[in-house]
Amino acid sequence: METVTRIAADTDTDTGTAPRRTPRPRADALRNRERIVTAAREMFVEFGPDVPLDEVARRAGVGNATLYRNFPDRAALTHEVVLSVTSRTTDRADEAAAEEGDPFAALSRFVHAAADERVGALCPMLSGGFDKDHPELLAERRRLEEAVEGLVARAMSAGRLRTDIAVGDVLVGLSQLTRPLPGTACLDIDRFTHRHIQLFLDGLEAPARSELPGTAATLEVLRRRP
Amino acid sequence: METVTRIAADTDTDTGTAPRRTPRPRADALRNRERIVTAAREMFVEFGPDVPLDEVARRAGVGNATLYRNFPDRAALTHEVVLSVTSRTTDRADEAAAEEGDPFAALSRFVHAAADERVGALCPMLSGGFDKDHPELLAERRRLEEAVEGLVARAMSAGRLRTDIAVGDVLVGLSQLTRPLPGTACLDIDRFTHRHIQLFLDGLEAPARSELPGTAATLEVLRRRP
Amino acid sequence: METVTRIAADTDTDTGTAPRRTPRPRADALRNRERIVTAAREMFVEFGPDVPLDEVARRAGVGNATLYRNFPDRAALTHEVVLSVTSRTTDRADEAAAEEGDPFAALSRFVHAAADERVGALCPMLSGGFDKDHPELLAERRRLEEAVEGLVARAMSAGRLRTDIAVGDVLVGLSQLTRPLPGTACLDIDRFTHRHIQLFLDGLEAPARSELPGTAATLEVLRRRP
Amino acid sequence: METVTRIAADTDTDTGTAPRRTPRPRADALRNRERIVTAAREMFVEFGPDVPLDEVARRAGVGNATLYRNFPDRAALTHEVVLSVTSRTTDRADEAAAEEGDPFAALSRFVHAAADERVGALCPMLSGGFDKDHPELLAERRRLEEAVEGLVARAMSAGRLRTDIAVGDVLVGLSQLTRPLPGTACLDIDRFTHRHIQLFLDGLEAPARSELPGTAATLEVLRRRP
DNA sequence: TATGAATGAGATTTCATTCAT
DNA sequence: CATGAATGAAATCTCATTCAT
Repeated sequence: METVTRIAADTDTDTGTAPRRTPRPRADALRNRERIVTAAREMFVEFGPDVPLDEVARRAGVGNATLYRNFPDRAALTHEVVLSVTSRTTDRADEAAAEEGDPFAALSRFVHAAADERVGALCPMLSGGFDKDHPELLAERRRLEEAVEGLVARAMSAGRLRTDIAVGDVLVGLSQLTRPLPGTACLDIDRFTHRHIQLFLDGLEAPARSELPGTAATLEVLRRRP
Repeated sequence: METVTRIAADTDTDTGTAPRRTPRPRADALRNRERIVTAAREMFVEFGPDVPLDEVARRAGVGNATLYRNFPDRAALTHEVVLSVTSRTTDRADEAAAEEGDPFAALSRFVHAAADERVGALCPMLSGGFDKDHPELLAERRRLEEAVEGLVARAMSAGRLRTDIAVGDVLVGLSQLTRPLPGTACLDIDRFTHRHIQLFLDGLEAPARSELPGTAATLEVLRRRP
Repeated sequence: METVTRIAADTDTDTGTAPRRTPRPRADALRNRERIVTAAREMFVEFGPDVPLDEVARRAGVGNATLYRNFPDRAALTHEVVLSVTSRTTDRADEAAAEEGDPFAALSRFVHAAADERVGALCPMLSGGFDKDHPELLAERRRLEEAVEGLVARAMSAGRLRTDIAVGDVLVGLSQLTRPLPGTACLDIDRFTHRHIQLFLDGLEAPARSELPGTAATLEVLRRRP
Repeated sequence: METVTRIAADTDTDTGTAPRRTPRPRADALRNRERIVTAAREMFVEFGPDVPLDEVARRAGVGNATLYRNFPDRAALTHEVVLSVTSRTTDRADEAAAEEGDPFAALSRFVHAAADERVGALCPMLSGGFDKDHPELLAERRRLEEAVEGLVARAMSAGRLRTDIAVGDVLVGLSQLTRPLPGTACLDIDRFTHRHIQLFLDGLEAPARSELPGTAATLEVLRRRP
């Protein structure tokens, strides 16, 4: 269920033909690709989606042409980053479902973990310049929605969540609230982010919560975050 | 209590000769200035803070140089837009305080009205490229904070708001949740915005709200929105 | 023999028609024209011939449109400045001729006075963008050349000037050596200007140094240049 | 002793892995850089220091962005041109010192050669828009001053130069007299340039004209200036 | 294949000149 | 007639993308 790195059509089935002394160089290429995506994810968060690709390449420690070899244009890189973040976020949802007993605690844990994965950074990327309906992306998004669906359904059927809440509400609210501000100002905001998504979460909680059970569970979850 | 248009340095210090009552021709100029700010506000919302200024000028119906005459650089224009939105938002807060009897309804009305004023559009502009600590801006921000402070305090002392809520929580949460996505995608999101801020608002409500009184009031408020 | 301010076609012969209560406003117009030319002369010297005309208008204390009413384009203003400087320089030559007894002293006085009139500022203006052969200008230049011709001839026939010197040598050398550097750096240079033109002048002086040893060597050098 | 092309920060500090002997591909880049500097030098001479950089790029036969890659702004290009001209002028001084026997001939040769190198083109560039005190530039200027110092000292101790002459007099006079006029007019002037610097040089020559009658008169004149 | 360099298209900003009051 | 404002054309500089080594 972990994130899998995809390399287009690189099935490595050429071992049967020529002796090819060097099967190794692929390692470097793969590593480069990873580093580019990582750098892009970080810099999209830090500087927004318009960050110069040359800068991304520089941070990744590769030449710009290497970036373009791997991702023919900005759309392709954005696509990969969105895919990557979506995938990692799904992983967090699965972890939360698997490891938290309390249904609301599971949801809370997921939400805070997703914030740490910078789901919010996806928002501005969704705005333009790449194909939001690419099949690969749709599939990954579906995976995420299903995972969150599970968390929501469980919390709801345990009577812990308002019944008028949809998965989309959680995901969109979460994304918006964790959207980083480009530039250094983001740090000030960052200190409040987890507090705000918790407030949002509180709004999702089922009423007659005079005891506020979710909040206690959530605080516990927050305490365990890295 | 309404927004006041500021013209830089209109000191009229004629050194004692003729009275020179009217630097009259400004009628057009003022109108142009207004139109530029309006166009900028709209386009910052629609396309983000990096929208080409030439496009802003085009939408305002003036030549690009007219824009630059009024606002020497992007920072100056951004400054004015932030000032304008802040001011208008404060006006909404004052209206809500004056015209709504129920304290929570007043807060709700403000929050939804602020969303309509596109407070969220301020977020990405706050990230960089202009002086966030300009005195004029600080003053206006203070005015807004005071107005919202009033709304929050009233709702809180009526026992309608959780007591651990600060003005900043409202403003930041509100801003983030209403932050527009550049590009056409924003429209899809927009349909949910008021729903999401209502959810957030619900999270701020005082517990033992088994009857959910605020929600009823809010729905009423929402119904009356234009 | 003093500089006369010229206003095109402003013969003021309209006193015979309508009663026209106000024959006065012309005074202001004339004054404005003078102030523009003065400001332009100063700023051409200080910032070079590309100084923004709006700045010239500002220094003159008039609106830019007033400048353009008097001088339809930069060429027209340049023309007037060149005319003005030429005229004033001629005045200096006439004064020197009239008031100095010693022929070489007269020439010297003229040269240094011309430097103070900023003849050098004319050089870059001569380079382009206006009609160097305008009859009005030709006439004024002729006046200057004649005046300097007189100074040179007198010094030469008194045996005080090398006989291979032409008026052009004096004027061009003088102009080049006094050409100001735009920007503040000119001040450093300025301190040396009079020294340098004096050195140049010394080169023009008739020898008692009949042997001129360096010149022979130099001619040989020049002959070998590519 | 010849001009050395400088490449910024080519420190080659490979951190110990493979030897990476050849950052080879620079052959073209270097050539481009040279061509840009050459084009800039020529066009600064021909059109003045405000010539559009796009035009410089065009003359160099490269895209404008290539120019900006090599020289981030006009100041950087100006810096390089000043450096280059200074360096080449120093080379001319060294050559003259080495190859001319007669001290005054050496100085003369240098002066005329410097004119051919267009030292005068440096003048308007020195006025603004770049750091005149950059260490690299100071060093190169020092080299030039030392070289000319040598020529002057030699001529002086051979009794061929007035003893009140400083290196600065030579360099400034030379620069001013050879300063080109932007625009086509420069050609007319150009024909006289060598003649004029020769006249200037003559002024520097030691008298056998011990009496210097004009100078006394001139000093009197200067004393009376306002 | 990976790289640094090159490129053209576009964004920002300035300025000479014209217009409306 | 004088003015401030408006304008488009041009200059500076940036960046996504392509090329050559």
